[in-house]
Amino acid sequence: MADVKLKPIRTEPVLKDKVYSALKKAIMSMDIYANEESARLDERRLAEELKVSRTPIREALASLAQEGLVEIVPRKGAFVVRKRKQDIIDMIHVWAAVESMAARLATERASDEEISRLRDLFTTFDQSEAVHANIDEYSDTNIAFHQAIVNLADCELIRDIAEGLFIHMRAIRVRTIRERNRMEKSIIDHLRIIEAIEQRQTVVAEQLVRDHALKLATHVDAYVDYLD
Amino acid sequence: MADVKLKPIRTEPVLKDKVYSALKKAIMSMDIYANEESARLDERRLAEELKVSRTPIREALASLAQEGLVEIVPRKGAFVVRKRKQDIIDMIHVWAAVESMAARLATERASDEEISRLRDLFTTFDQSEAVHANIDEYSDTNIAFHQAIVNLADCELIRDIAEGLFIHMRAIRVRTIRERNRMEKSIIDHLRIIEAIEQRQTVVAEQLVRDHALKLATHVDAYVDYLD
DNA sequence: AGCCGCGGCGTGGTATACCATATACCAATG
DNA sequence: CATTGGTATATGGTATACCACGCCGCGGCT
Repeated sequence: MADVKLKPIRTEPVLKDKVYSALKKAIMSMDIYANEESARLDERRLAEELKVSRTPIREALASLAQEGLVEIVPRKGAFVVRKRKQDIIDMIHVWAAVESMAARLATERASDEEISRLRDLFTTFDQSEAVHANIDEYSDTNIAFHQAIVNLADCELIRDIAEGLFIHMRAIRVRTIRERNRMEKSIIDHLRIIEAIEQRQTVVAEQLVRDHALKLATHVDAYVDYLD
Repeated sequence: MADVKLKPIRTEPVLKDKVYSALKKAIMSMDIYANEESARLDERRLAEELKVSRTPIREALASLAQEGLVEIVPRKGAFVVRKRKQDIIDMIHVWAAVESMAARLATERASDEEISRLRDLFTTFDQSEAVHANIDEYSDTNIAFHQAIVNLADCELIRDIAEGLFIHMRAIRVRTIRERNRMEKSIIDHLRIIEAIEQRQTVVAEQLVRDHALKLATHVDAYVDYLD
């Protein structure tokens, strides 16, 4: 018989996973820190809206709880988590640790071509005089930059951890970028980081990335009061 | 009424959580890497042994899957995860990042008294001539040392991440400590780390811890073949 | 008028029934 | 005897029924 090459059928019929993705996407798209109260996730309502039973809903919620995105209070329900200031600072410290390791690995593993894409993110801003005009656009670029570094590490676990922190990091970044000239300082830091990675300066890149993140921690500690 | 400070009663009647703890404890107590095959967790068998229904079992399994301790293959079952060599190396890199951040925070936050307990762990070994006699005992001390550093950071998130990595890290540490004089080298590194933390040398401590962990990564990469 | 208690209702927790599929065994056929 | 296909059964996936606990409101009592 001739080799009828087929790749294994990729049906992923598991409702639990689809519910998990749907809920995660929904949570990410909402601005967690906009309202005072954290939203409650009603199992029966979700079940009806997603047209599945409560069972896969509850399994998905259990996963999201383990991931730290929601908190399940027995007999009360599942609530999307709103981190406190100290939690955010802890997260930034972990982010600093992980992203700086990513930078180290990037200098050792990434190709020149991959690294060059880092700089591409910023060329639009370097040459444009309208930097100050669109702070929202820069906020997106800022976030994309940090994600890009994480991806350069070619390390699945680092990517996963970073993604878990990402939702809350993004919320805090979009808020803090407008404060105390942080945008200008951020750009300078980023360009230095890019240079270090381009030149494969492992220790320097690692240190710059860590210190850049720790600045955010210090800033939040000192000036952020809109949490709690 | 006087302020009778009570912490909220922590009855934890939720079967899901108890099952989660029971399974996690069971998995930690088994030597994951001893057998060739990874054990399968039969839902109905677990349900019968724990005297609960399958529902809380499945919710606990979903959490353990999210945590990376088990893998759920649709229509096949839940299996305890056996990391591949590359996964282990990735984990060591994350461990290096997180533990070195813990060391940094320890130099900034921990009290002298807390730090002194680090050294206590090793005094028995320093003064004893029987170091070489009991490598198993040192393996325990070695692991306790790294956990102690993580705890010194006073950062819940770091503790959680470290605990997640811990099961696999422990398995690899007990194996590699016997190889190529790693025990002696390990003791030297540890003593230097303790000194740096004692003297609040933030950058030095951070760097020593990171490099110590990365040595393990290099060692595993080069000499460990009993995975895969 | 306010406080306390009781009861109903809504929601999460648990158990179970039912369905779909993967696997193993057996039989039939070459 | 080997290979193959069918069928039985075991096991995971999903739905649903039932239970227990909180919450809230109403009504009576002080």
